Amino acid sequence: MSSDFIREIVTADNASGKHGGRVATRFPPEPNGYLHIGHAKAMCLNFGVARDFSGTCNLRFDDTNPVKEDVEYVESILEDVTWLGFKWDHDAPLYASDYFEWLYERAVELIGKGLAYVDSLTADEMREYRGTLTAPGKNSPYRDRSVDENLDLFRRMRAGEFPDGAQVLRAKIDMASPNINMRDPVLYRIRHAHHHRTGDAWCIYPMYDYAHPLSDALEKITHSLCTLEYEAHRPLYDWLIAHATVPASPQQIEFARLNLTYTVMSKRKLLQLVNEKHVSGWDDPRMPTISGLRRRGFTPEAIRRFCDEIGVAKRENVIDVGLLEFCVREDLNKRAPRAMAVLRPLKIVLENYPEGQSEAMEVVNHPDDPSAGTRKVPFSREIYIERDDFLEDPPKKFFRLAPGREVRLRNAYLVTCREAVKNAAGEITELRCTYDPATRGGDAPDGRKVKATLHWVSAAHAVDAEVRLYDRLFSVENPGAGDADFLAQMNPHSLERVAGAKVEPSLAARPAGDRVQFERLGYFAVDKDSTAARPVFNRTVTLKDSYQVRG
RNA sequence: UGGGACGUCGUUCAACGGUAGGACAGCAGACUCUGACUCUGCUUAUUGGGGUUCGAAUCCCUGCGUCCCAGCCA
Repeated sequence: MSSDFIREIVTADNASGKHGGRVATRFPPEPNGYLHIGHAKAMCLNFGVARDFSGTCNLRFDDTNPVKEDVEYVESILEDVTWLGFKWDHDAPLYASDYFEWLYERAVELIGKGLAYVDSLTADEMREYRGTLTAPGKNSPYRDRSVDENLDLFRRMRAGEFPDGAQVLRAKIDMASPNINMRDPVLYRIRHAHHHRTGDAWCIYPMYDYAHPLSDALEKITHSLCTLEYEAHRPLYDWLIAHATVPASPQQIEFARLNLTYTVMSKRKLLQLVNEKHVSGWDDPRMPTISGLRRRGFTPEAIRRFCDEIGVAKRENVIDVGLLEFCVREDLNKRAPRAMAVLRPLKIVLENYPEGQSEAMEVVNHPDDPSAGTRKVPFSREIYIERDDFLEDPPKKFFRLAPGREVRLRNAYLVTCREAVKNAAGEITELRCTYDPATRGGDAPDGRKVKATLHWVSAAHAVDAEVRLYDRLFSVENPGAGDADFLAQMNPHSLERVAGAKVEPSLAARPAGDRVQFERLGYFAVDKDSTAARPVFNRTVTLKDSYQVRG
């Protein structure tokens, strides 16, 4: 079992009997956007801790801000959590909005205890009264309203007697606190807005700082794991747990969120990319969203493995996106069947191969997994190879095809290049080659070695396909750093559509989401835009390539 | 300049007073019908300065650096 400082705390708490040996966590997304790889880290932690300690983990939507939330997001989150392989406790997911009535009663309780009051300051005035980081705030003139008056005002807030922003409910703590979050934080605000679950039942909505600790307590969460930016909110979290009547005392523990090189992770920026159409949607394969990674061809296992590798700590971190790529490669190498596809075709004519003849080569589907079986791949007189695999005037370390040179066509024959045919513009249009009939299957009976093995597709049998090559969405390591405009730092080459790819027949009519390795090129996944007549493949990730001379 | 947190190979996680270790990346080699995979080897780190101790990444003091907080967002 992987360990980290949080699991150490849980272990210690279990040893001391702090929560009666019980472990309960929760994953609390706000349905205001799609989940991304950073959420995957949080899920692996929360569901993982629950699993490791035989505890429970709730999925709870933190749906306390109706103006930003939507059922579309709820549905996508449910799908992503499930796809990643996590199962929440309770049959149905939980919603903070289901607790609105109870939360309201807790607010009434706090008012009754003289610990909360209705403030009539405007937002601007409140900001002034709050003071600054270095100067204390001052009390609102409404701070000392009587309990009865506060109760009446709060009831009328709920009843809809005031417009948005006219009143707020505030905790009465300390306007001089060095922690700004403790300077009478807002607990409830008025929003005459339609909520995606409660409809128009409410026009006051609890703030995160109020709803979160109380919801945790209601669900008897033992360890409330959240990211570092909530550290300064913990005193308020504890204050609410201490002063409201709640059935449990959860403990908030903060860890560092995930950052990835060459990507943005903030929901605000991801939303902007989608809204302004810089990407095709939340599930654009270049997005760090779970749905984007899924469409790109990532597996849940690869993502979970990645989360294991990066660990959990309190120090701010920026993970090399190369580690994510390593994790998919490693997983896909084991499970993806192999096939041949030519992205940029260059025709070869085998002069000594009989015209009109073809044969079916028996090819293994996975070199390391015999159970994957074999398939027949058609071979004929005219075939396509990759344009990159031929050079008329090859440099020193170029092992592939060149005039007069012999290479192997994978699983087929050894062929020798006799001539490069050019058009009037001097461009190579096709290669004239000969094959050695004695090398069927790719083995030379005389034991001679060739340095290169090329992938190929029979021209007559090839299926036309579109292949989408993805690269990092941003061209700088830390987009938006400093005063930089992250949009200006987008990589103009993050998507390259290859329209004229030729793929072997077995690659036609594969279901969307199917993953395959195109030999020597990389891992690809069938896109949802794919049709039987015209398959579309997304490149998940390239194969590692130690040939560096290409430039 | 108030408060809170964090500083260990290029990146990241570990070492919990007793040999600074792993992963990724990088480099070199072996193998190979994928320049993939696999295998072998190598390079590189404790934020500075004091102190405590037989012994400090770890404890104490003091600098320095980075991040978070002044939403009726989460």
